[in-house]
Amino acid sequence: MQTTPADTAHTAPADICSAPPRSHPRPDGEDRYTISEVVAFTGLTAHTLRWYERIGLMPHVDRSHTGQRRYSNRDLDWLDFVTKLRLTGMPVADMVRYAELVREGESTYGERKDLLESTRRDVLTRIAELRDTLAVLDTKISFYATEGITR
Amino acid sequence: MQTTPADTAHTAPADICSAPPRSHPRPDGEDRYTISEVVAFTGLTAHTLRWYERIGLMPHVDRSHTGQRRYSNRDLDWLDFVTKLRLTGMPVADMVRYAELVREGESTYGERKDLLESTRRDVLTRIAELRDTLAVLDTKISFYATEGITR
DNA sequence: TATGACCTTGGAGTGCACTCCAAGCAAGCG
DNA sequence: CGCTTGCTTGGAGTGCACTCCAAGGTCATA
Repeated sequence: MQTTPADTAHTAPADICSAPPRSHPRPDGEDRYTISEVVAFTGLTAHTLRWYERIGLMPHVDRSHTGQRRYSNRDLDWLDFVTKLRLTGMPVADMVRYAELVREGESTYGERKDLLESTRRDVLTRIAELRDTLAVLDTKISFYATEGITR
Repeated sequence: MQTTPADTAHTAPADICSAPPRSHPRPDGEDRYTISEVVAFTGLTAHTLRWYERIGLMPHVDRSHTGQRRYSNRDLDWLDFVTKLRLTGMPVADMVRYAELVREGESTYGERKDLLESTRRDVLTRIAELRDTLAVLDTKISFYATEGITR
């Protein structure tokens, strides 16, 4: 689960690395959120959260003494990141691969970097495609605007 | 199959509107492409081309006397546009709706414009999201880069 | 004219990413 | 204690966008 003892005032978990400037709903120590709280925070459904866990996309969510899920601030950060990756169009299988690398520890830094750089290139390509499409849309919209007026 | 400059003058068709500056494989008059030619031009599969037609996403593809499809330059333009819409993430159902509006004629200019403007907003949103993700990726990549070196 | 590559159809199958279900246990409140 | 709402599970179902299949007809070339 945890790859580094690095209990460094929490703010720099090597698992998650370079934590986002996101503020958490509750401070560390009281971060034992139920699944429905996480649903409210992330916008994901409970189904999806359980499914993410089942397919290995979550780094081992803690449980209450009766077996109910208790999510941490770190889990929330991870879900934020996963959500970002999701909207790049990255397949879930690739995100699972990344999660595996995280579980394997620091020795996979290189491979993780490669994966992220490849994703970065994809994002750049996608942005370029979207820009291109935007130009086409603008042309057509202005056509409809002028024709709609002149007729 | 060379991309001949082609006399793009070819009367701006109201169906397609604001023709793209694309050059066609063959000039108008000789534009009766088989499905496999269109596969080569567009990168779509023959299956997908037939499926597009079945669901009403194509504006009536011409047929040879024996019933085989013969695509025109105009069909190619339409497919180009559809492909652009596709990569904005627009659902096929919405593209079919647009195709229906085109079939209904000039009276639907307003609605077509609305649809395209809504798509335009979606594209802008998506670009913003991707930029956001890019920032996260860059932070992580540079983390891996420096940590990968210093350890 | 024969051969083989290409084209036709309706309908069934695939892969992805969820999404839902049933049956049962858990938690908080009056 | 009973009630309601919430959480658990494995497995089945859904919706989208293709993707493929079988069985047969067509076309170009030798």
